[in-house]
Amino acid sequence: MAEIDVVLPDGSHKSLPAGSTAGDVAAAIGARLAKDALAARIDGVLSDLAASVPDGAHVGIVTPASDDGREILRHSSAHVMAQAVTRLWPGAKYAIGPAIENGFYYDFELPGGAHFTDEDLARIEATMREIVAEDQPFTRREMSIDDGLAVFADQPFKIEIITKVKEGADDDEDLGEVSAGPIVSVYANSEGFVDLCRGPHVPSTKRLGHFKLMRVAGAYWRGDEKRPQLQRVYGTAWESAAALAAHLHQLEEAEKRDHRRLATELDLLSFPSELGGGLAVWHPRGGIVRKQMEDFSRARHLEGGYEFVVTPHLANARLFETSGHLGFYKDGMYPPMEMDNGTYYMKPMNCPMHCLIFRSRARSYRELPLRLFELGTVYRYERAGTLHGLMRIRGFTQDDSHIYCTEEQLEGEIISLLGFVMDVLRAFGFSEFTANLSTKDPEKYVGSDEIWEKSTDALRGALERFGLEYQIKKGDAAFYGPKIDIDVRDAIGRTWQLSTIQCDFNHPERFDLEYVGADNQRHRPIMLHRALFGSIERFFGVLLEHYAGNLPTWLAPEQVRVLGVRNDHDDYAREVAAHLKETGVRVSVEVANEPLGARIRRAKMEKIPYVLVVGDEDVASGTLGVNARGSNDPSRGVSLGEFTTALHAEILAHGRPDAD
RNA sequence: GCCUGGGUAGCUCAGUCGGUAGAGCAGCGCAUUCGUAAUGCGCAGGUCAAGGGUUCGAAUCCCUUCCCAGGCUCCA
Repeated sequence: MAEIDVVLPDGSHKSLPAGSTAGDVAAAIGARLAKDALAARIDGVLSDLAASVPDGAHVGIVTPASDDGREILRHSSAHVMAQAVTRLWPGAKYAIGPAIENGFYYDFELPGGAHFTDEDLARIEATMREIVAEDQPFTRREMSIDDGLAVFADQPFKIEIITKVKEGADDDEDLGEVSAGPIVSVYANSEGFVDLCRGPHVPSTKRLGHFKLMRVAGAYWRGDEKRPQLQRVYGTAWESAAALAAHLHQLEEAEKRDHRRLATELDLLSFPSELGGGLAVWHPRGGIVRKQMEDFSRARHLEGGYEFVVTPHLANARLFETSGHLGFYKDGMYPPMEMDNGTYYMKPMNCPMHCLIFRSRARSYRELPLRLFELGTVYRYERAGTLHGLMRIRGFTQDDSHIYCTEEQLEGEIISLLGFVMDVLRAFGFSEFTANLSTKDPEKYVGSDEIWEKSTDALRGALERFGLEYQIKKGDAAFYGPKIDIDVRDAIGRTWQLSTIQCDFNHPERFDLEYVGADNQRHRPIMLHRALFGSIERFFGVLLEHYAGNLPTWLAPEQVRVLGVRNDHDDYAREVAAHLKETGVRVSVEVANEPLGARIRRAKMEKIPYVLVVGDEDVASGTLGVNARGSNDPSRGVSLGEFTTALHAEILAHGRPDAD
């Protein structure tokens, strides 16, 4: 009998009878693996266990607790969900249902334009569990495109995908749904349900089960808001009950550090509905944190050679016609105010005004790079459905700078900017950065190819010199130039896009900006836009979530609270507080009208970095009981001088690489 | 803007079949004086998001608007 030889991931070889499947390979390796196996990688390609293995193939068995395994579980769960929905709503049309991070979704169109409600989730989930219990095998079939069209005759979304494949107009997304080449593949997991799919899938529905449906949502067919809106159901799926529970637990933890919740609990800011959507008021405790952030930002910009400017919140429409904002972003701007001398708009950007400052007089090459900086408050009419706490807001303040430089200065300026950006972000407790380099959108851009290439090279060179990991986002640049965006990783592993460095060839042109060079000729400067925080509001929100509200001492609204054990210690408590306050510490006293435990608890819930408890012994010897945030082990008998010195050292140390 | 779900005291929430408003925490007052995460008692707190409609009667049913959440789309 003919034998084939397969290579396993560890480099060892196995001989099997010709015609063996990936499942047979798993069985040949071990009974336990065969039981665990979901799918296989054959020569790098994910395949069903039922797929036959060619001679000499490299074969890896995919088990549930792996990235490949989870992806397959999730994708198969999506099929089961579609099957459940078609059982519950006969005639439902199903569109696409991929695996996504942590789970899966599927888009549907229900008969009669019906919509899912939250209650439907439980019904769908129950039906999914029935399908899982039925132990239905997933079986793959390949067929011609025309046969595929016949199979899905009553499924218009599938027909559209197959037709596009037939016409050769398919894209990656379509390929994910079908298969490459002149055939389409379908998976049936029962007589009653067949879906267009490239696969692979788990061998049987009984291999699924650690899933939970999360929510229903509307989603446009093919992501196009001009096309029909479908009903999307999201679910999460995992390899084990424990992994599912861990995921759900993490969601709860993330909810606890939601900046909107913390902002209310810690009395930092609020969004009064009377103001209108997307507009916040900062309360004293939020305001003092913001002031710390702004002071720090200003100090660093001053050191960094920036010049401070101030510009108004609104401007005549002519300015935004010149800048092009009215042409490109009118819908995103607050509507016009008609005045007796013209039409005015709230500013959505600071750049046009900074350009006016540049243009206010003749500029020499000796002044370049000219770095204009402003904490500039802008207003953008974000669409109602897109608002999200501080993360997406209609009135916000950018730590905005525009740098005017020569072409020769560009690279050096970007390199120093990257260092500046990360240095400032580190001071706020972020240490993991990744970057995206967005390149020219060939459909939409201004400026010569040469300058695009040059500036893209300058951005790339700076990233590489920093050893900063980056991804290219092809075609993602603004129309006026390429950009670098910097993402940070937070304490629970989420990434947030914060800083941006953008080249701009458009504004200098539109505002006819010039400088006189050493050659006594007029030249056009290049303009860089950059923001470190992005917006102060958003950055503040990210900080709150990163620290779960436990802001580092230098930022904390209240740094120290002093508690006397009894009323007769209150005077000493006030003395301690007065001493700290004199040295610039934000401190308060809560007098002993309530039990100590209750006052400690309140201070802890307010996430105050240091709670000082003073009693008889402390009054007698000038000491403190120091209860630090996050510790359950207070130190007694610390001298006031010792505490003050350590506190100041901590406050001053932030942002220094050697601090800790 | 679109889809789904919401809006009740400062906060978190209950409120059944349509019969006129409830708790805990926070606040205020009094008592309590306590060594490291909740002392007791009392008081006050509401145009039930806003406006309109149905009804003898609306927090509850219907309509409109505003605001919020989760998605989609968008994000200079």
